[in-house]
Amino acid sequence: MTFLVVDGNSILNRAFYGIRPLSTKSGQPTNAIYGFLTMLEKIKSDTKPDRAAIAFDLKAPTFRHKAYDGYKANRKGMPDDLAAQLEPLKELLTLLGYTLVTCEGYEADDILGTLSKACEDRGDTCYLATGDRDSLQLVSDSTTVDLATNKANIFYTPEKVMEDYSVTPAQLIDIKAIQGDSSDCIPGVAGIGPKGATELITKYNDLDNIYENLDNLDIREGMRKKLRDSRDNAYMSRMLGEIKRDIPIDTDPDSYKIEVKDPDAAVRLMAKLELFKLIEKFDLTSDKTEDNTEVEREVITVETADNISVKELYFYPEFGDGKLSIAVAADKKVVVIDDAESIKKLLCDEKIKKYTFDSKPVFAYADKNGFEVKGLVSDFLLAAYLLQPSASSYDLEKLCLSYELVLPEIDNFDKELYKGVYLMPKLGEKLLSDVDEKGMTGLLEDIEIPLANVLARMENIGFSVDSDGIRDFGDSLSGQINNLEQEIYDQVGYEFNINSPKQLGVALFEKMGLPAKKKTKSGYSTSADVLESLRYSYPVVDMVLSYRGLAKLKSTYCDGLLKVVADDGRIHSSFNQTETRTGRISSTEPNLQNIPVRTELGRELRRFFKAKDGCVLIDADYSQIELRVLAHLSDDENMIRAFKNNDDIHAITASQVFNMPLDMVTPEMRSRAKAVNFGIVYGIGAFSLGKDIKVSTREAGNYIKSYLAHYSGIDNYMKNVVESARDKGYAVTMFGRRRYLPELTQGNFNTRAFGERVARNMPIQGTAADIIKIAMVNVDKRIKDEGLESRLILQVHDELIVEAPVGESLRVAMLLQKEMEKAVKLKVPLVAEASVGETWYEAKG
DNA sequence: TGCGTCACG
DNA sequence: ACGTACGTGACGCAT
Repeated sequence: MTFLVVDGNSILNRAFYGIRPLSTKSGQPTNAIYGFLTMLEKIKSDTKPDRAAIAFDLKAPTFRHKAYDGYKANRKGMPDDLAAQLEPLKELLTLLGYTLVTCEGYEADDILGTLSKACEDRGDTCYLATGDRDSLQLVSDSTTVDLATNKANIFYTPEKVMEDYSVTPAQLIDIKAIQGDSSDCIPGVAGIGPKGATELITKYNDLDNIYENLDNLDIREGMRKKLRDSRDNAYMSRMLGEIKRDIPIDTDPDSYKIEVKDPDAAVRLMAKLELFKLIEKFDLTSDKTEDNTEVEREVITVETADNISVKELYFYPEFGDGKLSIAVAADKKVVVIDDAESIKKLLCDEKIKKYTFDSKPVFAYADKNGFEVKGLVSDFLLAAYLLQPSASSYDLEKLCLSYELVLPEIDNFDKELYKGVYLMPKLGEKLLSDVDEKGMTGLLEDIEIPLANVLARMENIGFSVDSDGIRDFGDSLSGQINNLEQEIYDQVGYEFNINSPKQLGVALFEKMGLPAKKKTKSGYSTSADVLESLRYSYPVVDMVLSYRGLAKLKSTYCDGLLKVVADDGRIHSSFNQTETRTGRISSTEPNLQNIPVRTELGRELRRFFKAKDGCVLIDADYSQIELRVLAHLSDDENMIRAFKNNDDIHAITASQVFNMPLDMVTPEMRSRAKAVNFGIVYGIGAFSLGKDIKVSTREAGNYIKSYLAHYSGIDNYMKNVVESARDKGYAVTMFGRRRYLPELTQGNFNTRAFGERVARNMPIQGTAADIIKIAMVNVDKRIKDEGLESRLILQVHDELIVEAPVGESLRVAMLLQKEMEKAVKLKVPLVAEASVGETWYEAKG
């Protein structure tokens, strides 16, 4: 029989420090639980035990403390975030069928010792899983220690112990008795460390032998004196360090069978802890959940919706081949409707209040089919996003589980659909009341849901491009790339893949012997800032940088964009509304929010983004929206005054930071001040600012100091905003959008510092995102209300692009600018500038 | 799949 | 004493 004993506290500790912080939406930390169970699964699959025990410490003190009060006095209590995970973990382990073992007055170590001893006596195989090397003393022919380290699990057999420590497992006790262990307050022999202790024991076997023959040992006199002086301490240390193997616990193997008694309860608890990956890993599929709801279970399919008369409709949309079918829970029945006319009728009926999960494709469907959705009052996907903007995905079934809604078991042909729609009313009620309680109803109803409609229409209409132009441009790039490639090979002396950072690193820093400045995990860094510093001294570096720039344009933009041009000659990007933690939207397949603009060659690409025949593009962007938001949020009088005067904010900042009159500010100073303004918005550090503008950290620090002294409102704000985020647990925008920041209470310095920067940045970036969303909704509404044919086609964070018939262009340019500027009223004016052109290149300022 | 790199605001 | 600015997405390489 194979018996597994897990040192619960030790593995939990490893898990806690080894897994990045995770928490549920209510703030319950879960990273250690997740890590523990993942490690446990690994250990189980490695050792295949028939029986298992999980040992936990009870609170100190232990018997051994009485012998020596200092024992383990150095050990700090658990961090709160770890302590909070202990009880849920124990509960979960019990539900998963594990037997937990504790013993009053003893530690987990001693439980490992006693159970492994019992195995040895019975002739069973025993595995001890722990992260603590102290347990290696228990290793024997039948007992293997599975040591969890930061990297891998190491299996310690007697041979492996000998290999690593040159002694037998039992001798490890004597080594520790001599060397001591400061973390456990085991004194050992004063003045002898690990090296000396190991030497003594390998030579003289054990402590008794050493002391019995102390005067005759072949050692230096200093060593003999140290041993003699610390004799009592040495023996006491051995007692402290020796794990007990006969403590009063149940050693009957039949008490340690692994039997999952209540898988449903385990699933419910994992769901409550939002550990969905574990549910899959443990293969406890939710199919077994019981049906304890009172609603009639019936699925019918109807051809028309004539027989449905409801005031409220919860529907789940499904798309296939451009066709929409909707599943609705109504009148205690689930009805699947796939008839286009019925769907249209339901979606257009304003009197039917509709609730759905992911409205954007529904709006898109309506737009494609020439009708408008009316009476759509909520979207639970968007509600879930507002509640948990940092989640990686939003899955209807998982959301139900996390709200502890039980999925009914059915033997229906379309289980998943049925389950989801069945629970939608209940889930919706919980989500919406959560949103309301957190003050985000306005955000949901007035911004996000109307925006979903706008985004759907933007996706449908797309952006017209000149494919031939892109192809030609790409071909000309190819020519230049090939030339550079050959020249680089000539310089280096052999052919290699320049696109491989690894091979490039070898070529530059080994073959050519250039000075390497930075290293990455996998070799030399070849990033632009490293190469930039070498480009003027080494022609080959200059070529590599040019090559990189051209290759990027070719692969990502020319080839990448051509791949996604649709049959209508337009590019239909997807605008994701639930992706970013700050409230921005993102753009994928392709990403139209990162089309080059900063270099002239890259900017050329924008010439191929054009208005269709008879139309022009109108591009309007906000001027300094983030700094204006900062001025508003911080109420800083100097910055507010600057914006009210419509001053050049970077120049004003320069005159403040460098303490000189405005007309003495040089372009160099203005550019540095601009970097400081950016830095402030990002949560600033002197080191990075200095690196950015190529001044010393000290000098950068002085700029920041001077900045905050002159903008004292911002100084105050930055301090308060972090404190407030720490108190509340989240950062928040002007419109109540939240981002939860468990990082702020983390012990790890870097993690916490990151949380603080985010706490400073999110309200700014997020409020700016809120504002442009409002502008988009208003622009779209006015275009519609005024019967214009112009269409919003793209948003790039602080920029909106409209495709407008030539005849509408002036009117829409005005409309666009005005709606952007009056989207919200701040303590400073919001300024947007619009310009018109045939192509994006021309229309952009 | 993760990493390094680089495009944008 | 720590490591070093916020938010994204796509590509190519190496594992």
